[in-house]
Amino acid sequence: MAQSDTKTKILDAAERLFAQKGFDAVSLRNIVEAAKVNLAAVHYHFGSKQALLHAVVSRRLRPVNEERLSMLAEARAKAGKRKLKLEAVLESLFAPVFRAQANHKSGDSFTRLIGRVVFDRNAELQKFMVGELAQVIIQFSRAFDEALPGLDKTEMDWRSHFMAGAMAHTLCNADLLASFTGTDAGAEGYEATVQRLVEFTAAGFRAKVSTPPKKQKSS
Amino acid sequence: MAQSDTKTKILDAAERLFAQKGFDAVSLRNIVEAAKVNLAAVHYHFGSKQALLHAVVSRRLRPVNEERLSMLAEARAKAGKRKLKLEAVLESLFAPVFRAQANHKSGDSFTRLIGRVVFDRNAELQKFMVGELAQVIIQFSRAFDEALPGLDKTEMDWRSHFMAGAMAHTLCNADLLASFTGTDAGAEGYEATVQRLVEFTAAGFRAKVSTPPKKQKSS
DNA sequence: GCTTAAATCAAACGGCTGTTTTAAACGGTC
DNA sequence: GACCGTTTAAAACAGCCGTTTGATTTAAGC
Repeated sequence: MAQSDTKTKILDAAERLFAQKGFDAVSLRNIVEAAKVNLAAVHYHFGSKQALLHAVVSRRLRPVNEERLSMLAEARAKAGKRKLKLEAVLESLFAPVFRAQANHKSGDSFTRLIGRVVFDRNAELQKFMVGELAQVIIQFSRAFDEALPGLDKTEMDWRSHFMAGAMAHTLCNADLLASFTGTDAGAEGYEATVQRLVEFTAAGFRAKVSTPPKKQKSS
Repeated sequence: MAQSDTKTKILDAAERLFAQKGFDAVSLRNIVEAAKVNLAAVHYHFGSKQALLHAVVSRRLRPVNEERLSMLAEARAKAGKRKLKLEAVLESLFAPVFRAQANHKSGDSFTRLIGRVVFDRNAELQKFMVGELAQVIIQFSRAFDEALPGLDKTEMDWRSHFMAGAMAHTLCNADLLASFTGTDAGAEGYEATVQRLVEFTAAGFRAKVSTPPKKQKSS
């Protein structure tokens, strides 16, 4: 059996199962049974269960992040001397991940897994994610600052956090939402999802900032 | 040893550990060690690990939901014949949970756990949560409809979902966010958090709805 | 103080876990 | 076909898991 087959089978099965039940609730035996491979193959190819998780996440997330950065660069080129549009920044952030799901026959496992990652407190995974997301965080932070030049840093941090939650929750439940609202979860439905998310979050970012409450520490 | 002490010790330890690492990654032996009680006590008092999780969640969430409904009723009484204010509805939903955390010496375990619940795909827990949240969902759905009479049902569903994500992510990370942004996570800090969240989500709910994309299924 | 119920305890049950080990099979090259 | 590196396979290791069991202790009521 060719290497790529076994390895890919494991990654596919792990992606599906981790997305469904979470890392800790899925054993290697569950995965190899679903993948129809031998238990020792996991250690041979990936080294450990934790490393398998990283591999599962990064094989999907890296191309997504590359596309995010690429879309952002295009948005910059398009804006030229004018200010970056907030909607373009948000779309650059959201569209690649939702589009990747629509283009994968694995269905919603991918988005669900990526959405779960945002909330996962597995310390090893978070450490790993810092590396994976470093460039995205740097570039998009700049872009948000440019698109929203008047927004205070503290407000920016909070609102970015709200936005991340809205995005991740949607990633986790794209399948449920689509069926519940009778919208199309397929190739064209992701565009509607992205558009809705952009509208909601853009408005949130632009919301009027009320006066800060008392006793705020200096940052 | 008095019953309430052992039971409470288990609940406190479980709450902290489940919040930190998640249900599946925490064993009963971890919990009883942290609680300094005997392993069999879990089954004596709660019946199973799953039932313990339900108990942990509901002991905090029930009072929160009661307060939510109470605050909402007050907002209705205050509005009288006028339309319910969206901000009041949102605040009724968010403030009780953030306030409960501020009032508990358990610190952020409580909010983190409640936030995690929103994203947890543990089927038993989700079934349990349907019962716990039934009244809140009914009453707040009505309230949102009243406060946003022009918003299409599909858009309402999507935006409610984005809002839930933003709230849950904030609950999961209230500790990190507060320290990162240099804001006070204590008794007065929660009000600022709630205010920020209300501003962001209210603006999102009120965002202009663009024309729906093609090929939308009829609901 | 006695009886009964409640609560706690330690050990065990039956099963599962990630990881390791060693041998065999496979595939490519000469 | 022999050799070598890669890959797969089965078994085992050492440990952990949730749950159960039966004995003992504690608390409550009379």
